[in-house]
Amino acid sequence: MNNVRFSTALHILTLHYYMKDEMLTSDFIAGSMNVNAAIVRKETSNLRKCGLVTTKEGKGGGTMLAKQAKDIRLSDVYNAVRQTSPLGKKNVPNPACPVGKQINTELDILYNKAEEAMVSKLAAVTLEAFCKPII
Amino acid sequence: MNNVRFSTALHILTLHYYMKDEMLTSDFIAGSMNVNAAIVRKETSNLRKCGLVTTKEGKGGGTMLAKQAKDIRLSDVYNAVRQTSPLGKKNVPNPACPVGKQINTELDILYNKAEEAMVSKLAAVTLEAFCKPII
DNA sequence: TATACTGTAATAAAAAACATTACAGTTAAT
DNA sequence: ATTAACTGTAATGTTTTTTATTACAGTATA
Repeated sequence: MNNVRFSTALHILTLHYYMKDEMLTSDFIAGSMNVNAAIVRKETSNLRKCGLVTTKEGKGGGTMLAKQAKDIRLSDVYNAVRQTSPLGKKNVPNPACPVGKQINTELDILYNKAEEAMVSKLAAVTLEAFCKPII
Repeated sequence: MNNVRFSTALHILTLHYYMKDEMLTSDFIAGSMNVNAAIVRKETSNLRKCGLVTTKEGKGGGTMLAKQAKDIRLSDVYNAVRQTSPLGKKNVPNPACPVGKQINTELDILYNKAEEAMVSKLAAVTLEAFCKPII
């Protein structure tokens, strides 16, 4: 997860909060963020699949928040972009090693607990609460 | 942090717990883990700088735990290998955008809180407790 | 002084992330 | 109907990050 997706998604959503109820195009968002419009479209497309925004194709189209900012939690954003554990990847151990054989099972459990702790912290913050100090 | 370093470091420490009080060479550890010995030496070297292991150069040398397994917390391991935030990188925003200008400050605060939540979960687990189900 | 180690730099290879281009499909306005 | 302005997404290229490998200087032991 050492990428910019969480930050990108949150930036997109924050812009929407700021531009209340306006339909935003990928070009507009991309300009604000200094990235290519195709990247924005990829992420809004993903956020739509996750129920956080609605999109409209064709002329006059764009993206809007699908719910009120107070009903979007940062854990929703995290889950929308999450790909790998925040603790990183596991090794592929030597199957002849007795320790290696079992360590990944324990790592799975540990990773889940640790991630859960982080996610519940994110769940305590709504998009609205996150945006307040910005606006 | 989408790498294998946390897993690697923990694997090394677990092997040491398993091989109680024996001095382990990088070749031995590397064999158990299916990785190159130079990678193990890089990580043990780092773990030494962080006070988790002691190393000995020259013939008959190798690595040992620097403290008892009950006194090593997984948060120590995390801090030893941590490089970037578990929520990923931030964007480089367009300085002309009022939202972009402030969002990274808020992200810093958020990232710190979220990471802290994860780290305190890791702090609750000692190397000994982690290893118990393995051994 | 030979042997068996660590430490680390340099480099190469592989994987992941990011950026760009292109264009099909959709909608609205004229 | 045609044009213009959008999204969606695939294909491709580039850059960055991560991992692996090689090599060898330095150190300790016998």
